[in-house]
Amino acid sequence: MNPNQVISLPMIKRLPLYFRVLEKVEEQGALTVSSAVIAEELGLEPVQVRKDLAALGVVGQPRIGFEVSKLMGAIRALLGWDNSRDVFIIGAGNLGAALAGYNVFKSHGMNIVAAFDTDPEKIGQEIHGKMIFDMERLWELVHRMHVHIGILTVPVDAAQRTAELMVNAGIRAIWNFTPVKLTVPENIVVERVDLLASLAVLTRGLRKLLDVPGTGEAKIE
Amino acid sequence: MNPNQVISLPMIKRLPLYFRVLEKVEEQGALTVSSAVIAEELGLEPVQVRKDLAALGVVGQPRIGFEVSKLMGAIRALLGWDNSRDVFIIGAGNLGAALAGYNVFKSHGMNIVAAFDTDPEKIGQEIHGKMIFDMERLWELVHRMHVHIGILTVPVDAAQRTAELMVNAGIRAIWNFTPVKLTVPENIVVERVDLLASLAVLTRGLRKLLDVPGTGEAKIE
DNA sequence: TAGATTGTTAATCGATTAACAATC
DNA sequence: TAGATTGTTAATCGATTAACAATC
Repeated sequence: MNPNQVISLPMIKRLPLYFRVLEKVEEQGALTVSSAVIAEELGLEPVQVRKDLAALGVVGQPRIGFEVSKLMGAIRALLGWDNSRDVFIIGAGNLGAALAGYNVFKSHGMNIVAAFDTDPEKIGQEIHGKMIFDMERLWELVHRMHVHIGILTVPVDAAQRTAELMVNAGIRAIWNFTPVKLTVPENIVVERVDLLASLAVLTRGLRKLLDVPGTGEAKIE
Repeated sequence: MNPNQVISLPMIKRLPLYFRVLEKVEEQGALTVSSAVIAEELGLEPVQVRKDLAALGVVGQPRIGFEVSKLMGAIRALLGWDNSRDVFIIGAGNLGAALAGYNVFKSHGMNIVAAFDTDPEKIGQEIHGKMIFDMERLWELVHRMHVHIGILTVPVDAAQRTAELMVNAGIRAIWNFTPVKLTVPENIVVERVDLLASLAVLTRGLRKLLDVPGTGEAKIE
């Protein structure tokens, strides 16, 4: 990996997309791939792909391209997909249960091992084979199992309060699925999945489409 | 609304955050709010907030600030939260079921009215009070109910194929929860919730935190 | 060698931020 | 009036894209 190259956030977000393309290319039996092919597949510019791959530390060969396996290995390493991390789900409601059963995460470095809730009805039950524990036991289990990541899927009103419990229990990274901007200490990482922002973009796109038909302004993902 | 001002995508994504702050401010009984207060709450620069609010078409008063109700009305109008749209869920699995039961959407312009699936076991059942129909009936019900938006929550392998079915059925906007970059005609809007990208950002942040402790590089959301 | 593709430097573009004038 | 806050123009910043040299 080239340590001089800065790895930007937009780039980090593109890496999973590259990886998917590489899987596809690999399935088709190719050993190498050019930046043009990856770019085409994702609607990006080949230069951007080359820059990103350079930042990954993978060098290509003129006239040949990049080694698929090298690229996949580099992405896996950078995103930590090569060594799985144990994760807790905090809030065993609909969304929490859905994420507990979402097998895509497993192959992407995230191993959901248990869930927590305050509802006595839920405590002791299982969701998708994962035990639901009492929130009271979060500190104990965070320490016993050395878990650093928590997925926050509690109702809006409980979000900030629960985040604080997580921090106190020793959780260092919160994947926040609530529509709340959490206030946390400086040394805690929070990444929010902003469904309302995404919905806003969708609605905006649709409105443009319906208001001004035929202008072709629609975003092709 | 100021039609000369361009409304950028980053701005669209900030609007739901502003709205949340405004709700909070309103609860506290304030009739006006300054850009500084909103910015502080969200960790933004006051200038940016003022620019965004200007683009919304709301004018403030020096020394006083902006009228909370006006701001909320303008955001609601711009994001289409004032008139609810009927929406279908395509794929009644875990995630689909979770989203069907997620009541936050209802107050944000999105009214989930039914789900579709191909699994005979599921067809005819209900999830959170929403009927699950046979995918075969999608065309019929899209037309009968004038639905434009579909939430795609099928398994990865079925994603592209199902998206095509949706387009053929008359769906114009796809909220894509699968990790697949869909290929769709030009006049179809696709907005993807990229969980793997978000996960990548989280993992990256955590790794920085654990590798270089005490540098305080953690992102404060 | 010729030509395709990489890799890098410079230009562009868009969004954010700084500076400051306008206003109540 | 003085001072706080808005609104706007210019500067900065970062990411993307263009141009082109390097390389196999």
